Amino acid sequence: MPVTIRDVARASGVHISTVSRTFSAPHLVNPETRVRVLACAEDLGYRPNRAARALITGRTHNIGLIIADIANPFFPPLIKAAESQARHRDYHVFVADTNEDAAAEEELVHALAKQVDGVLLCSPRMSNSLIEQLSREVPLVVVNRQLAGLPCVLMDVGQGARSAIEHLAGLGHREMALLAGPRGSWTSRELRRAAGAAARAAGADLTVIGPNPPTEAGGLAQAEQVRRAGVSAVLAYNDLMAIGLLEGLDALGVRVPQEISVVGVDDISLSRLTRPKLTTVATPTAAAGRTAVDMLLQQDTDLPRTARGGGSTVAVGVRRTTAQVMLQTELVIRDSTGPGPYAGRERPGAAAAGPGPHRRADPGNPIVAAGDVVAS
Amino acid sequence: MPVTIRDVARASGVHISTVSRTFSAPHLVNPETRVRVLACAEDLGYRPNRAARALITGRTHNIGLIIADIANPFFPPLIKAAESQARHRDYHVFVADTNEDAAAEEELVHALAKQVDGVLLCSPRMSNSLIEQLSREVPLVVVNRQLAGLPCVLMDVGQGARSAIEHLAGLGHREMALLAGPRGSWTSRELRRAAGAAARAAGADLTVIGPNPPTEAGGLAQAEQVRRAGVSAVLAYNDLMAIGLLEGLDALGVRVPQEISVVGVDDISLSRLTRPKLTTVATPTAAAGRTAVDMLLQQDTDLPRTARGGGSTVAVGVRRTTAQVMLQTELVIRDSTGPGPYAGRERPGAAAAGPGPHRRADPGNPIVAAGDVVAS
DNA sequence: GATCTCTCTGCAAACCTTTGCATTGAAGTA
DNA sequence: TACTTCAATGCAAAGGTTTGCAGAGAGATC
Repeated sequence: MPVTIRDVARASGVHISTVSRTFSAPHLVNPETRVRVLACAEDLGYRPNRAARALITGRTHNIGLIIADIANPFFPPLIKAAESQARHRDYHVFVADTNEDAAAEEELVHALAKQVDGVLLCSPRMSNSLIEQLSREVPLVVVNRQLAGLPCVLMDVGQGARSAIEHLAGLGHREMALLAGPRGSWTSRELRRAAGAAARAAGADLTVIGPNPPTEAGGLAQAEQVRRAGVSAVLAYNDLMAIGLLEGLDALGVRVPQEISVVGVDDISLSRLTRPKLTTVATPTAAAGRTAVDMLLQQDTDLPRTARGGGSTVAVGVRRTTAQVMLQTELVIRDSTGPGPYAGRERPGAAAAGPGPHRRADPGNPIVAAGDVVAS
Repeated sequence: MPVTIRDVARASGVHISTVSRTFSAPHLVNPETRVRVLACAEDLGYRPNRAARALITGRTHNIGLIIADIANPFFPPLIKAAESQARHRDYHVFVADTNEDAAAEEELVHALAKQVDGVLLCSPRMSNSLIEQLSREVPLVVVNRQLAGLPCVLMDVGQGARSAIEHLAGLGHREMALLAGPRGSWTSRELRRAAGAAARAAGADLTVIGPNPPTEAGGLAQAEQVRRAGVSAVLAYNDLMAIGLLEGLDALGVRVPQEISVVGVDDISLSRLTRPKLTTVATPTAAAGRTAVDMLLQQDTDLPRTARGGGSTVAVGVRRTTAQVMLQTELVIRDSTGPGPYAGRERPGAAAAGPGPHRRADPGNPIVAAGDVVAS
């Protein structure tokens, strides 16, 4: 029933190798033959069997996309962009969800390693050393985590946090809180580091609350804690938590932004839909997905995984590209931030007015922070 | 470099066929041998090459998941549930996004057909006849569309629409509008049919506005139209459109629910986060994902796609299961619906009080509407 | 002790494609 | 005409696994 290369060969009166070349090396076959073969293939509805092809070429033309939580609205735009980009380059994408579980991540990489040409690890929760170890098993590109020696796509949340803190300080806030994200999150650490430094520079205090699950429930659960902390502004690990916090504060009768200002991170689509609309640090998730796929495929074409005659050829001079790409973030000011208790008064230390919101760079136009080629 | 079955065979001193059986038919191999082989495999980090396995068995252990729009929050829970269910059964999931485009759907099914054991078509936009045609190429399970002769997973939006209309009528609304979904959507037609009938039964008028893109923008764009329609209640194709409508009405200064009541469909997570919180018809998306995968895999194990000796064996008695599963929906009443202009007055026709909100059946406990086995 | 049964293992073909090498035949050159 | 060159095609091996069949023992039965 399934039509194979042999059927096409028979129909068009040539050898199967000619049919094969018609698809994979068209310049090697006579134009007349080529059109005849293509016509027959079209007629019969022939599609090359990718499993057979993979078996001999060593490339599956599949990539794996490992996601902490598909239901977290941060990820769908990334998945969508990655899938689209991959498809343009004739790759298909396995999507797998780990439920924020480090062990599941590891198992998934193992399970996928043999049947994909590379894996995109998005916001991994496992340890750096484990990631490095796994990267020896299958080409890896990491999103939202910085690892020396591995290709990474990062969003400049540090800059985002700085902008957010400066925005809040400029509004007259001195007592701030950071609603931290999950343990093991690079973004959360980065946020904490940058926000802490920015707060210090602005003469403000920053209380860290967490770690917390990066969900609406995680934010909701800390509303009471936030109120008790006596702060007038909160920067949340992500929009989901910020929105949960908004809900929680609303339930406690705390008005936003009159009593407490709230800033999120990500700019997921619903952050425009809450009341008040959420001020947030927009992260270029779609661009990250596209870029990560590009880097993975680039890496993939670099190392010729030649299976043919594998026994004798020693893997010498295999090169790994370890470019790290940092994508710009942008503070989007909406209605969840307002004047703080020190509004109008002179701020101790730091410049008078913080810089305005950051303009995002051309979308999809990444800024390469570091790029080098290392022989391994 | 990649460790194959041959390496394991050598290490454990048995033939490769014994190693193979250790994994795919353990009962055929001596327990002692088995543990030794497993130990060696573990040691070497052996994972069977699924491409090679697929080549001979004819099963890839992959399934395709074709989604109209990953970024539409309706889908991620479905994707997540489907992926999880598939993985439990040792299947991996290709996810592909069609951007609501019928042509993309067709091309995607073709591209995937040869490298998956089956395809889940979620909320397809293409024609019934095309779906039927494609179903001869690869086992298909369709979600959110009813097709005779094909396995379908449906959500009872008809019942949902009825509940919603009765709820609105019970609140004293007589002039209602339906914000229709995209052309080609079975759900939209079904909604229209059921809502129309329910409105008639309740002595209310129903104006249909649309078709519209099933997005927030689609709802937003029709706010003016809705106001001009002079209705006091609107049922939207989905929550996203309802939320867009909420925004649009807010911008026009129309108060919800005081002036216009709004009901959505889906109960996506953000419908609890809008102000006012959205009244909506909850659809069991996760259960749908799980069920669809189960049906696909069931179908898959039914038809033995034996490749061995393919030339001579004629495909006789191939059976196709065409069970159709209908999942219950539930009206969730929140704050976007309120008393209408005829509140308190006696309603013409129909029973006095509509039934209360529907309780959802046990989650994941589908009600089989029709199940039969057809020889083809 | 011969025969039968049964469990376990090995052998080898098959799945579909790619690709290095060999072959063919025509065109170009001396 | 005899030779080289080159484009186009065919040949066959290889890739990693599964599986029908057959063979080798061991144990049971008479």
